[in-house]
Amino acid sequence: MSGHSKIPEPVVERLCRYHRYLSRAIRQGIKQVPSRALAAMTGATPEQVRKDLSHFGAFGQRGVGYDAVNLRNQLRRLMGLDQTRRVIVIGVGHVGSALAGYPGFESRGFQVVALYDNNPARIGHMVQGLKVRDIASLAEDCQIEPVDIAILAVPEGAAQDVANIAVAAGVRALLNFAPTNLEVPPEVLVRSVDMTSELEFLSFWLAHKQSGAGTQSGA
Amino acid sequence: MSGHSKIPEPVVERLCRYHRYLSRAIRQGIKQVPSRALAAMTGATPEQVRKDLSHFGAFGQRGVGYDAVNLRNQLRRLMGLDQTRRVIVIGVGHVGSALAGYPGFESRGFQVVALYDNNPARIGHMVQGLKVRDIASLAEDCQIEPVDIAILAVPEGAAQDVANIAVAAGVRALLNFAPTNLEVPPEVLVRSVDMTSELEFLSFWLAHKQSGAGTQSGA
DNA sequence: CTGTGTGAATCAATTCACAGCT
DNA sequence: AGCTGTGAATTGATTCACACAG
Repeated sequence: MSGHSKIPEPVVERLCRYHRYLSRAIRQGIKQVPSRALAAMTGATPEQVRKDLSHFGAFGQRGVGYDAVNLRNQLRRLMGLDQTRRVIVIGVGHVGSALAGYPGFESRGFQVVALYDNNPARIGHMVQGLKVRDIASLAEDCQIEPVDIAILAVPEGAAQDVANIAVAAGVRALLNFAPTNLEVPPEVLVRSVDMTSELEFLSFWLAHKQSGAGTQSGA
Repeated sequence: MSGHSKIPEPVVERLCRYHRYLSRAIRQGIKQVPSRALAAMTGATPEQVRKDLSHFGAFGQRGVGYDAVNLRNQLRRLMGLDQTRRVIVIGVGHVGSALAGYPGFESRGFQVVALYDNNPARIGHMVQGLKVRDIASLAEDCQIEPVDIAILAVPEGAAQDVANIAVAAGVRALLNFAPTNLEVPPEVLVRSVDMTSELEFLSFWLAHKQSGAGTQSGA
């Protein structure tokens, strides 16, 4: 019931998936969704779906299931997806450029509002319709219009420095694509996407032929 | 000691990080590494480091710590990083192109040997020094030289079809960048990197100001 | 005295089982 | 009948505590 604190991390990760697959089901015209269907679509179990949702309230109708549109709206509100997030990308190499133009962002309320780099050869150029700005101007830019999330797509060695700059500028959520363990103050949240570690995980599994159900998660 | 099966997933994820930070320490000339140092570098606890390693054997010297080079070599062997992995990238849009040229791959034994797409406008073009091939030729290409890992960088709606093609061609490990839950036979392992879910996770946290230690993992 | 290796205890998450509503 | 919501039981992972080695 309607508690809001201390939600376990795996639960939040699954909520993201419920929300996405609900949206898809709604587009397909589905009106009622039982936990079994939601579970099958997201790789969870029906009990998990129900318990996850029960952290926030009782959204279903016994004997029937969940109203797809209503549940989607509840999830959208719960996850803060009803408000647009101002996102910046720091580091405009291959990965950063690709992220800046990633179509799944804008369509889900994550608005890429600025790109930053420290390389003079890149500053001032247009990438994905945005002008690359000097990382040195981040702090003052944020004073004018604050940034919700910074995506770090910089080389391994620069990641900690860049994180410090972003945190000093007031950004409280970072998505880090460098294979670096960032040190940040406790009021800042970091999520990391480490492509190399993912390949290494697969390598371990290939080396051990560990048959185990495939792990699928958001980063 | 020296068991090889049923290693918990979080352990493998941490092993990747131990290996990486050991390599870095070795480059800096460090010879002996206590579990405390390894833990501080990777965001784990010293007990975790020791227990994780104890799944595979006793590599340390009591009262001293671990020999950096020896432990790195042991980890490299355990994770199968001593053998080169043949990797392909399917989907050569912005994300796929960036991944094909990601410098962290080649340098760690992940050799990108081919790129595939289904878009005739892209097939035959050079991307990151490789010619883009027709996805339809994947199966026969794999018969000549098998592929260890396929990276899927295709749109959401195509991901399952492409996964099926890769699996049919004999690929047993997939790294999926589409926000889709792939259905694969049990002998195939899927890891997913979902950038949208990561942003949504951050959005949840911003909406709830859930103070909780930052989560950093290889997506 | 420092630091590893490891069983025991704690903490967290998943799964079970079932009461209650439609 | 079918399905949700939820305490209870179970499984799994982390942390503790300490014997042992240099």
